[in-house]
Amino acid sequence: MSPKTPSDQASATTDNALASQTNIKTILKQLESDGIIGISVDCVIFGFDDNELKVLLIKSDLEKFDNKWSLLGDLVHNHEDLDQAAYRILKARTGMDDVYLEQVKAFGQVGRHPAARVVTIAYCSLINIEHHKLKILDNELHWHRVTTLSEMAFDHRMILNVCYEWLQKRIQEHPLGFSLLPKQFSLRELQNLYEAILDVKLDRRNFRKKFFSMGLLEDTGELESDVPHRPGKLYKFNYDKYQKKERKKWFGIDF
Amino acid sequence: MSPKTPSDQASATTDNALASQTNIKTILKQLESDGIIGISVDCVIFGFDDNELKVLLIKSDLEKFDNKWSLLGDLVHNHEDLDQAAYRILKARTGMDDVYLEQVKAFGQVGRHPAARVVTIAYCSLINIEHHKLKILDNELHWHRVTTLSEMAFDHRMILNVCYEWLQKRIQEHPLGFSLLPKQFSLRELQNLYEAILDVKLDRRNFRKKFFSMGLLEDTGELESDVPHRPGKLYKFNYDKYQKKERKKWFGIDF
DNA sequence: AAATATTGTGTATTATTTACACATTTAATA
DNA sequence: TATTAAATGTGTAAATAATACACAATATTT
Repeated sequence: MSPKTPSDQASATTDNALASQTNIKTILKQLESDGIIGISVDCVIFGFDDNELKVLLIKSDLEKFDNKWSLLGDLVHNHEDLDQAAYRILKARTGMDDVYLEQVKAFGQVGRHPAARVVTIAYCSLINIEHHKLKILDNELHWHRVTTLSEMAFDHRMILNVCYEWLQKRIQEHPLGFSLLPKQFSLRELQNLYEAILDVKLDRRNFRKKFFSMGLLEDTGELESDVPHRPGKLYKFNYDKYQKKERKKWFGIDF
Repeated sequence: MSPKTPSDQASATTDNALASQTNIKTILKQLESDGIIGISVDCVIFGFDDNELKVLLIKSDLEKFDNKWSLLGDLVHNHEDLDQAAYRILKARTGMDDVYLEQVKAFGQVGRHPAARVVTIAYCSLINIEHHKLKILDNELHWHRVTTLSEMAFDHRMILNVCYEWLQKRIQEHPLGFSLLPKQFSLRELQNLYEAILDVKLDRRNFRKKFFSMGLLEDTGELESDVPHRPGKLYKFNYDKYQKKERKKWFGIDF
């Protein structure tokens, strides 16, 4: 939001390299004269376990980063879309492909990668930890608490923060939270999820009232088991009904 | 949100090209074997005039696009951040550098550029047309109505749509709309702006009540001039007060 | 001086959000 | 089998926010 005045401002009347008129020669010339920029995708994979939001990380083996924790990323292949690259990375690391995945932001600070100029596109992914007990443990792949995280490699700490804030906002206006839960869940589990992600305490009755009033929870008729107290009803989220619901583009101005 | 299963899934146990452990050699090898991907920035520059939302476009001179309209873009230089590239393009094309600018999304479909693989990062910019009567008119730079737009070059129509929807949402929760207005504005102008962007009719009294209740409009003591009727008071937006206002991360779940 | 066009203002109604307490149900325990 | 423990399931009153709606005041033009 704060304006910058780059010193290398191109002449508006003579610059013929603008992308709208870019041809392959121009692109190659530019890349030769100006250096190559790599493109990667980094996946911020969130899970929910033990009433805490977790993120999936590996150990970086760049010397420079001295075994710091790192997001799961890879260079984008020439023949694949960005989304495809993100799904590929997820599949490679977790074995899962039926996951929630959404682009969050591109990060392109000049010095963000020590070895080369690499612009990375951050994707947020939500997976149900119960459904995926990690079997591939390359590079010490592990779940980490989001709130108590030590230093990370690259600018991954910042990327994670941005994605976490994105998630806090997103989960309030889209039903992505259900991707973190089993297909059937109790309202307590759902509330725990929201409380953990948003870091707030919510009133139980009002929370229930709110969700029921949206009319998207379906009573499965089943009950929790293995709880040392009265079991709650299990619900599932009705995606069909959600899809059909008309989206309002007017929420009310407020800032 | 819909899962994909790319056919070129990497082996999780053997793929050593993951970005967390990428070194320059790996990157270059990848680029050599897999081809080069260019990175550009495209600016979606919105303006507000004649009670309509406008967007700044140029004529593409790629033959393939047969003089179709195009966003303002350029390749990202090796030594500049993505934001800097966006500011550079803006400055080059409009001469302005005190503008609102924000990244919206990366677009990386494989076939989106006819000449080469180019991933583009779309930025949204809002400028006050009154303050910038266009003087540089290269490639037929002109303002266009957002609502009645013919076909565009590349995937720019889609990018524009995404940015327009982003704007509709964003303007309701952040005070960026003021960037489209003169420093001093009447409430009628402000309401016209919201009505045009959101494509809704709003109740005048409720609109005023809402904005006054936010406590961010400052009465300048001045009145409109050159209106053929009773002039309205002129206000300015108090950014300082807005900045100091504490942001609530809890808006209320609703979807 | 009259006509025109838009500003500026308040209230009643409805909808939404919030605060709050107790009986019920199951599992565990005595 | 009776008791305890722990969480579920439920409703209402109060406060806040959103909506619908009409008329007098002011500057300009004729």
